[in-house]
Amino acid sequence: MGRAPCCDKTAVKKGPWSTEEDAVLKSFIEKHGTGNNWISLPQRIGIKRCGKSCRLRWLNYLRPNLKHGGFTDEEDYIICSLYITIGSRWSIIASQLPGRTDNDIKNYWNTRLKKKLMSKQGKAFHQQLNVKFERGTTSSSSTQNQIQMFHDENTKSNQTLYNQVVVPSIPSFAMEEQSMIKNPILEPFYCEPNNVLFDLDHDAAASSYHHHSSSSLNSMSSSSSIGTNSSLQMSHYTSNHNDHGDQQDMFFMAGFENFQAELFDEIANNNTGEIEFHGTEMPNNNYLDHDISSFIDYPLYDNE
DNA sequence: AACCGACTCAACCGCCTGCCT
DNA sequence: TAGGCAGGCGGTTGAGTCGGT
Repeated sequence: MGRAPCCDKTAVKKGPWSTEEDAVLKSFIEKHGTGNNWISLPQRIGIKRCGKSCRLRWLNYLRPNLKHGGFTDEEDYIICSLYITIGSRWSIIASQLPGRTDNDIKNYWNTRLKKKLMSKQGKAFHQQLNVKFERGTTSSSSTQNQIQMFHDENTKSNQTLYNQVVVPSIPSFAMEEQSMIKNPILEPFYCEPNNVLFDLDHDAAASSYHHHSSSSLNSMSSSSSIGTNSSLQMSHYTSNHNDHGDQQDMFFMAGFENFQAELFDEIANNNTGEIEFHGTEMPNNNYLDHDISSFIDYPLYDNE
């Protein structure tokens, strides 16, 4: 038995809003406010719409000072950083971008930004961002050394794709969220085409404790194309817990979201230290370019 | 010109949360 | 404390548009 609907679905209009409806809603709210009751609002102003629909129309389209389209590099950076930090919590992300709605950001992420980051062009994009934003401002010197070593290794081996590393640079406004979910900082200290090893650490400002264990991710791509809808890929995850020696296998749809969730789980369960990725199963030659990079191709630092 | 697939984004759906009684 | 309700939210849908053939 489902939940009772918020309104009589048969008696309300659906679909795109007309300019007349917009005008009525906008004019009323500007004069009287919402009265803290969206459900009764349509009746009060005489339009056949669901209260929730009115709320959405106001918040996403009619309210003042909204910006549509034309996201700047700074906004891109904030969205990316926060997405990496807190995941798809669009309302929180939107709260950091004045004039943007959660819906706009969600659409922008799903249709453009995600692809931008996952494409080869994302590399240039990363570089652009790093010109604008100070590199690795919260990185420790040891991290920088690791990054340098990492860079040197990859320069030698000509694996330029893997020159992209994750830098622990997260906007300060996300600190509360970070501490709540114990956001990890990823410090890659070893990388080769089919093996990326991260050091997990907490944000130093939030916590200083470490955990000790390791796990491995064996990712098996079910798709060979990145840049369409293939951010979701069937992957095989194997977790080897050093402390107990037990092993866990599971399959999941892996995009970065899953990767992130797994990391958080690792930390929440006191399993930190190292996380290792192995590209051990390669259905085709595109595998490495795509699947591994889909994990490490996120923020936002390029040593070149 | 017609067709078709990809893309965009406004809008909807349904679940979750928190407030009120 | 429990139940009902409205608000808030993220995921998803589908109509409209665009670009390629």
